[in-house]
Amino acid sequence: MSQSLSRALRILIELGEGERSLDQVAAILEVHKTTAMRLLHTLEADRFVRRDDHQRYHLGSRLFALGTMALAQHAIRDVAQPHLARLAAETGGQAVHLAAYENGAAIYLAKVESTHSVRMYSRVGLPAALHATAVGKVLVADLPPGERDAVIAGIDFRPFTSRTIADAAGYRDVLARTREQGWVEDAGEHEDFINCVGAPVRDEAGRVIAAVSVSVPDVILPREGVRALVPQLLAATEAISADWAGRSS
Amino acid sequence: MSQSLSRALRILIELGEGERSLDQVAAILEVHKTTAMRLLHTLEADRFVRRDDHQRYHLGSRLFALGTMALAQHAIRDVAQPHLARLAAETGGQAVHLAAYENGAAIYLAKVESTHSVRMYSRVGLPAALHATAVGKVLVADLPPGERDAVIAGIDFRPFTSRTIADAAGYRDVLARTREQGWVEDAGEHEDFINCVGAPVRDEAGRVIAAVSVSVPDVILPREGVRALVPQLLAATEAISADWAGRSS
DNA sequence: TCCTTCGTTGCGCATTATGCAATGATGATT
DNA sequence: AATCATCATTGCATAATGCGCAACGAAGGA
Repeated sequence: MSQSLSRALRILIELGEGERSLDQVAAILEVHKTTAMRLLHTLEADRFVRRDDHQRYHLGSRLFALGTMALAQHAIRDVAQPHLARLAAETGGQAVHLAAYENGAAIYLAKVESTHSVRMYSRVGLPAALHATAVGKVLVADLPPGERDAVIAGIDFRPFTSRTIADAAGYRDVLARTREQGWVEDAGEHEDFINCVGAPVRDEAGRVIAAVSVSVPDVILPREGVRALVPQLLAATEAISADWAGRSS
Repeated sequence: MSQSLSRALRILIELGEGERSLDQVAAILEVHKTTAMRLLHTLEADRFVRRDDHQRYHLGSRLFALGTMALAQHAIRDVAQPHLARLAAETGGQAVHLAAYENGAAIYLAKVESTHSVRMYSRVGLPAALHATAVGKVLVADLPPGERDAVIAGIDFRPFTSRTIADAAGYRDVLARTREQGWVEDAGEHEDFINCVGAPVRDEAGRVIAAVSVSVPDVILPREGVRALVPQLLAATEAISADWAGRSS
């Protein structure tokens, strides 16, 4: 659509990985140095990128401000935060995530870190795999049928573990079950030995606006134990939905 | 430099203020609807903006991720954080800021909120007034003379309060004194009844790489009381400088 | 059901971004 | 300290790309 703009956005995404020199940027974009430089200068003028003493480019400070403002604009996050913290505490310090559907992807909006020192690869702002996470399934399950088909058609059913759902047919079955029971499991489908349960947050009209999940490593609690957390998970999502409905007061 | 890119960046900055419709965006940029739409679509494709059900545009989730990554790339922030928290605690729960010079501006990199419920207008990522804040003075004071002159020439000596420094000559005097004594005051120059003291953080070569300030409302502590916090402030900045010098280990 | 409002698409024009080649600055190496 | 090498920067000609116009389509309200 807008060539120079998409190139500039690719620069920002690339700089998210780490610092780059002008030549590196030009090589990545496959354009002439001059072109890369003009884009970088424009970005720099508005503090979207920053140049250090050694002519390396970094993400600029404007992105701090926009980042926090973008988070603030997702009002559901503020409503959910206390409930997420409570859910994490009630389930014995497990990792809790909040995610929302945006533009064909499930995006993590908030995260409560596990008190156990097991690290998971997830980060606020990054997308969650739609076919291999509890929040992904919950969010896709409630999409309008037309959009749901489009999204499913676009999924790359790449296996993360031996249990990852491998095709669209199996995925549709799971989505149907998710809608019926109001929650869903992820039994080591994204990371081996990590089981999750997820459930939807709904607005006044009953539409799914976000998803919450609890993730537990096998060594802490076996799969059946994780399933036993579902009542607490549902209590949390229903509380968030209720707070959301009554938020204008 | 790059017209379409600067327009797109203006869109992002504008959306930081709140949601906008397509027509509003076009009006702000003073371009045709079509032009605004193409920019917005490009931004949306990479999740820099998000469209809600009512066709309003918001900042997108990619900015969360970039925002946190941008912060992570300012390594000084991680080094300073524990010292800032300790300084805040030692001074009785005052507001503490960390700022760095970037592209002609002083940018807040971290903030420890005051435990008193006095709110100050500052936010991580936003620029601090160079002539009316302690961190602004500290950072400009140590700039190479050439760049310093250019920056001073660009300052709009707009008064915030009756005590705000009003011209370049007075500002230069204060900068000289700042260099001599190694710290500086802001006596109600930015907000009435709020006094601050600020001091520099230096790298191995002695160059100023950041500034730390403590801000105290008059009702909590009078101006002389704030000046008495300088030893603790200097202890903190020196500790940060030392940690920074030995960080590679 | 009609009307209004707002987003979307196709198209021709020219403004704007691009690549090239030469210049200037910076830093490393001997 | 001097030379070389590397890398950023500038001017300029070309055409590709982004632009505005006008007509179409969709959605929401009266």
